[in-house]
Amino acid sequence: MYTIGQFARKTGVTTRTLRFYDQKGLLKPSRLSESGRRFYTDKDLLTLQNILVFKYLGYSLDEIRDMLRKDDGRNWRASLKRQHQEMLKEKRRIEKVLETLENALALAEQRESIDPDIFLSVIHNLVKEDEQKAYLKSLLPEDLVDELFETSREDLLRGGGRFLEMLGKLKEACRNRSPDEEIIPILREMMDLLPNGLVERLMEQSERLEGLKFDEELFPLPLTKDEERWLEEVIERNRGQL
Amino acid sequence: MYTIGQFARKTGVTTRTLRFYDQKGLLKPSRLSESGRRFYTDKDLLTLQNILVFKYLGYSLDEIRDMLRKDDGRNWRASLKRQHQEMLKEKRRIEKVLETLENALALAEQRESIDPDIFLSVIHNLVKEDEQKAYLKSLLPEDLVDELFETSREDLLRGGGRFLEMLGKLKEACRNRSPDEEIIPILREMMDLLPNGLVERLMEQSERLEGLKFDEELFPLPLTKDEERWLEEVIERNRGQL
DNA sequence: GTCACCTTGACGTTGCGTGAAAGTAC
DNA sequence: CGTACTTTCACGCAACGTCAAGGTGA
Repeated sequence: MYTIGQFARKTGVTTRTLRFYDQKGLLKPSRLSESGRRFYTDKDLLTLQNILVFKYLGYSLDEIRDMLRKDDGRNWRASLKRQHQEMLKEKRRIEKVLETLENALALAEQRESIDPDIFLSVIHNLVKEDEQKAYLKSLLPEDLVDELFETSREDLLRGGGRFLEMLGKLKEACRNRSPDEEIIPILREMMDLLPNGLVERLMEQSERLEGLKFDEELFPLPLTKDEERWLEEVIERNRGQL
Repeated sequence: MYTIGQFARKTGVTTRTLRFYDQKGLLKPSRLSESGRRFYTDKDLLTLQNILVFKYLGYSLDEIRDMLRKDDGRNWRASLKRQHQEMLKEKRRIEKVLETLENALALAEQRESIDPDIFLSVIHNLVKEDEQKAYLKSLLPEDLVDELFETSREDLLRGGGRFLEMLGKLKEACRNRSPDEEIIPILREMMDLLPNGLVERLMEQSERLEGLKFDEELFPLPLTKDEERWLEEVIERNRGQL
């Protein structure tokens, strides 16, 4: 027979939690004094440990109440399987986040200071990578898409994000509406950073490229709509030189 | 220029969320009409996407507000590293839970129906396994402890939990205060399940075993204190036959 | 009577969902 | 003038933490 305080110290949970479990119907104390004080027994200790085990496994208190009540252990198998699936999904989600964080860190390590807009745009692209790939592969040859992404990943991890740097300059230039002769070298350098043949292979697919819609949700660029239109005109004017 | 509804449809978040972000100071709409209506621009779209990226990476809204405000991207490295550590911890936690769930499932698959108390006791032991190992190794030879745990794991995964079954019978017998001649065969079978030599090696350590305290928090048995004491007496009385 | 412990009640947390009641724009 | 959209309350969720004000027991 323990008072709520003794029981709490014994089990490592707080008295608040015990009262909360009482109120929720998860763990009613074995005895109540006539003045309303709660008294717990060793039986309650087992029940509490069961609750804590299920909590550890990721169940909600409502689910735990149901499992301890009507299910006497025979129907747990299905529930455990569901829970296992849930945790697997959660694990995969976390692994994706970790991968993204690692790419972002690799980028941040290599450059002293980086334009936040560019940086976030990159992370966004990392997050949406799978979707982007799927979309692009619906229009372009699969190996070309893979090569594109691999190149960009390479630039991030080992190229110090040179491509990004140029993107930053391009953004600056667009914001200032710089003259064509400043824009063109930047564009040239960006194209030079792409491996030999990739640009050509992209050009071969030019009519398919027309069909591409660069949805800004899927492909967020750090340029505003206006800047984008302006840049397109610049490219159009200087198509021969690129 | 978008109304809140248009902006919500465009970005996939709800109007409630946008108002909430406004209130929290995360994303103030670029313009407010004199009647108080919110109007968002493409600049807000970028901000919102940044918010969503940070949310994806596991940051709280308060953290995001701070990062977007005072940090202009230069001090993100440290924060990203912390976040990476956090997510790694979370991943490891989930992996432990998954491991536990898989063991529990392996057990549940092999047996038709299982005593919930025993079952939960097993899971509890799986959860506390690392702590138990550390404690036991402070008193017993390391390889002996490892072998013990491996044996128990083996019994769970491939032995169909025979050891557990006997534990269930033992519990029944203890509850009924069965005569010694019913208890002894159960104990014998349990010892037979342990691989050759293990029992002997345990016995060699008998004086150290005396020092062991089977804290019920660390080693939850499905027996009550009374039953435990009673069982100890039975064992004492029949020490010769075991 | 003191003092430690107990009781209930109620609000705070996080990130919104889900109304309700009332105002506004096309 | 309708009606689709907007506004500001304001309560609800999970799982408790954290007071506050008062009751109980050795």
